Amino acid sequence: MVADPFASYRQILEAHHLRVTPQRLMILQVIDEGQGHLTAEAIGERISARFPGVHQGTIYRTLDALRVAGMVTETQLGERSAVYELVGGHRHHHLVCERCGQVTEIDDGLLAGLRATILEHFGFHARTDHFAIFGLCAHCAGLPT
Amino acid sequence: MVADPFASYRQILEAHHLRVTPQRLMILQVIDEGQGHLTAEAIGERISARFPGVHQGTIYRTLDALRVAGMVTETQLGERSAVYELVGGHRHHHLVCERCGQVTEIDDGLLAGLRATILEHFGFHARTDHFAIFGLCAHCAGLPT
DNA sequence: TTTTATGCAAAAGCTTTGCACGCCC
DNA sequence: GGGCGTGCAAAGCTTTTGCATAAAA
Repeated sequence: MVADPFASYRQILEAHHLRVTPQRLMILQVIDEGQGHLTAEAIGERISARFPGVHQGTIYRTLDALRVAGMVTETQLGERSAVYELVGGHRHHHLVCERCGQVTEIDDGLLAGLRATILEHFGFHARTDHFAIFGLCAHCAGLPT
Repeated sequence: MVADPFASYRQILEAHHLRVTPQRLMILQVIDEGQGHLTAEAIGERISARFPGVHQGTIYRTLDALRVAGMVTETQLGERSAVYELVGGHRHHHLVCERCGQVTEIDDGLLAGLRATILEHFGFHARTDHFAIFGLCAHCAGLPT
């Protein structure tokens, strides 16, 4: 979550040479609030709720522009649709339960060791911003198959 | 890769109480050959090349049936479309370069530590079958942004 | 004024689904 | 023979794209 609520979005856009529009400010705010858990569609819904008239196509184009500019990251959590997160926010990752869909955040520190290992063995720079790990949550793991 | 090329697929199907059809045998064979790197569409293409007439809808339905039966796993590698892999094959994971798309296999052993940590901290059973890690490969990491 | 973003709508791409026929058991 | 699987086609859903208009710089 960015500290200053609204002026900062403007600054972020300007810093990346993107035009400041009400739609973009709104989208950035919703992404920020979403903490990396919202899909493009969900972002659109939240925006419509408070500022009707923003077209979903605009959401997609804006998300793409923000991603290309390096302002947001895109992570595939489910089968369909990715979630978006502001770069510079609290760095965390997701444990996604494949049975009940529950999403748990885990701290980035837990993955530091793995990243180092992968870099050492393969020269591969694992993305540090947002990671999705699939499996079964504690509750579902105890249920019968 | 399953040792015995064709009879084993039949056995696998029967073991899961699924009917043995030419389409399913073909699909299993292609998944097996694909080593966990093929999408539903790619599987369809490979099958069409050697056995025209198999409908893509059948591919999707079969993949779903195999997945539900626990015979194959589904992993999201890119933004769109998942890849499929025979359960019981060589256990490995993928490093996916977000710039050039290169996919590198890594051995499951490297992830054992992380799995243990996650289980310990969250009681979350990270999927052991197929993991996708995004980032930049050695080559692309050296290129300018 | 010039450039870029938006709204609108159509199209595209992938996946799912209903139905009738045919094959597997 | 009974039930499941397949082909076919249509529908569904998410995402992309072309174009004219509107807004930002």
